[in-house]
Amino acid sequence: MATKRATINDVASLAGVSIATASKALNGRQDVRAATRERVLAAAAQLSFQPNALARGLLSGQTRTVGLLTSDSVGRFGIPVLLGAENAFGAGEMAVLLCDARGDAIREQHHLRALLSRRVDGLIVVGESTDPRPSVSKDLPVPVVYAYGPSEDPEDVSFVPDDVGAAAMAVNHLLALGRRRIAHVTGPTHYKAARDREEGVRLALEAAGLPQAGQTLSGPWSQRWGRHAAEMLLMSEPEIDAVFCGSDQIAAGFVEAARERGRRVPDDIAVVGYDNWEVLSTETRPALTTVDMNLESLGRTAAQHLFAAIDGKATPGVHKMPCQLVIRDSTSPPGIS
Amino acid sequence: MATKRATINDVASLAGVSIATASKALNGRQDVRAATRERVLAAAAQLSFQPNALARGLLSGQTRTVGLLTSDSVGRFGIPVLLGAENAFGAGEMAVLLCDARGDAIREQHHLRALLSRRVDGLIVVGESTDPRPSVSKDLPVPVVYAYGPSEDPEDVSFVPDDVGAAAMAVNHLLALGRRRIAHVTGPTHYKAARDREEGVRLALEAAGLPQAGQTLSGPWSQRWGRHAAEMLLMSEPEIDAVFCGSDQIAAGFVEAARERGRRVPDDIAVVGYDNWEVLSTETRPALTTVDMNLESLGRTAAQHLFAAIDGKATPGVHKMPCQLVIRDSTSPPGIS
DNA sequence: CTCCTGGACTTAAAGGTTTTCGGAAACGTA
DNA sequence: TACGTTTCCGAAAACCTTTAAGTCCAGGAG
Repeated sequence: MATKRATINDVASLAGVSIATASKALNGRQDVRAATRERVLAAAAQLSFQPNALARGLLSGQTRTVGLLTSDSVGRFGIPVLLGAENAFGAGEMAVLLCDARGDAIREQHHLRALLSRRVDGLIVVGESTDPRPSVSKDLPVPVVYAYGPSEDPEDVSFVPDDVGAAAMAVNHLLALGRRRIAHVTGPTHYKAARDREEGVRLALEAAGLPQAGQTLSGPWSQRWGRHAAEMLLMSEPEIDAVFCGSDQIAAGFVEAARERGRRVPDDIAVVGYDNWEVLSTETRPALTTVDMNLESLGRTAAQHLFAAIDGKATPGVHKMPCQLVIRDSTSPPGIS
Repeated sequence: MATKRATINDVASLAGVSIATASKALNGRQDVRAATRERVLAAAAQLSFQPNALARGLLSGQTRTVGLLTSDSVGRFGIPVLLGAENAFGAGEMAVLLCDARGDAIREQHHLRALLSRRVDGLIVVGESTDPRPSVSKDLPVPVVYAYGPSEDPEDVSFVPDDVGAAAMAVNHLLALGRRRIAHVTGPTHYKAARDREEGVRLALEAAGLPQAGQTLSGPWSQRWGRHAAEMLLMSEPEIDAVFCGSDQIAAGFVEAARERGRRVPDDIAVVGYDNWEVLSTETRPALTTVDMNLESLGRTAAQHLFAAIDGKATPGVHKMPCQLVIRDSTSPPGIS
């Protein structure tokens, strides 16, 4: 804890110039003699002067601060987006004001007001699922970008992972390995993510002219459900040779149960997970081939588009960001692993 | 995107009073007639007036904002602390400015300057491990509280989990179950966390007058190492009846390998993990008894003490926060599970 | 000598809010 | 009427910085 903070006034006095000159010297403007500039900079350094961002913002109307409003307290999906955004901002001179509404609309409104009162230049809203959520952008004096969970309003700017495309990519990968009896185990159907991934599976199999092995099985996103689904599936569709799972947790459970029932992964059954949650995907045996939603990149992109929107170049619509298949041992061709 | 923001001037004009009166009415001060106050509030509501926090902060010298400086990009430990802090702040009217230095001292300095320039009222520094880290507090005009990773300077305020006590608690739990041949598998010894937990094990066993089963085994914090350690340990110390693991990942690996070698958990070997990382601890079979460091509570406490420090009531020193043993099936008494 | 140019610097205003102090009106009392 | 008190409201300063406009001076051209 040091003494009172120095203002530009102190710097100017110490350097023996007016505050206007001091300001110009500090901001690298031209009409200051080199010697004077030196004196000012030396004075500023000596007082360890930091310009007051409040005063600056008050004058310019720009705070170089954005609000990040998340509903996802547990943070599985919000955190990577947050980090991506923070990185995109941190590279410049932006700062992130973080608010967690914990899924409560009232609290969200409250945080929204607080952020506006702090005169943020823009807002990123991170959803807790890919289901569309009510827009907050109506009559807001700053631009808003939605990440992970899109806005219901198509005029807003949203960035979401391309779940349909990713699921199709996963199935195509299995098809390319020669698998023909592909099953699908996923999360609760009230999640748009689950429905989208099912749609992707359907499209890929249709394009290949193949039927799906059994019905899509829906349950919780958990490992426990993965085990349970494996038992059901190996009973009802014993001839399956591949499974696409809606999460790495489900996939990990599936692999475990399959192995206990004497099915080898990947030789007998190839398994693809979703999320690339590394604690699971790299530590299961075999390590999981899985879909990485590139959430950090999605967050970064959202931040960049927020910049653009702040500059008046908004890009309305729901933008689907490509996912990536991370290939590991659970889909190695037979005989390799 | 709406029109220009209303200022208190607009509110005053619309209500037909001066800005001074408007300010008093809005802030609930006494010397305003009830009817006048009504008019002002109605005008503010009509214009959806939000007081400009910049102007207010400029005047009062308080921004009601704190900086949260983390080095832990991956966020395993930082995130819960962050959430706890955010919750403690969010309850009031504080906001959190988030900065991630990604372990880079230069970047940290940069962020520090940016935060000070924004006139934060205080700072929370979240370490990436429990190893003491260089202080940033020297000659800072705002109070700083360290969470998870303490400052090297004992004059600073730090909150860390009580690893020694937690490890002793875990071992005592095993002793209470009647286990007498207790082994310890942990992470790399260059982590203070690993050394502290070893110390806790030693203290608890000494107090019970028992030797440790084998040497403490050090390796990565990973599941793979847990499996490897299990194989080594079951070979060299086949008579062990309990293991305390330095992480849930290690414990999960240990359980898996032990089961494959025909040892039943918990009947033959009781296992205790560390971190209570739920995706692992509740999904392994059996579910893991594990130490929960209460990081969210730690973050909340740090935030509360930051408030106190802002009010001039700092509490210097390294404060060890109690951990909690979450008891699950991996330490059930024989015959129960 | 005057006028003009350009460089180096200063003055003052602006941004939005809070707060202190003074003023005015209303009312009661001598 | 004169005066004191209370109640309500307004003027202005303060917070810190940036910037437009203005001042001053030296030096060159006419």
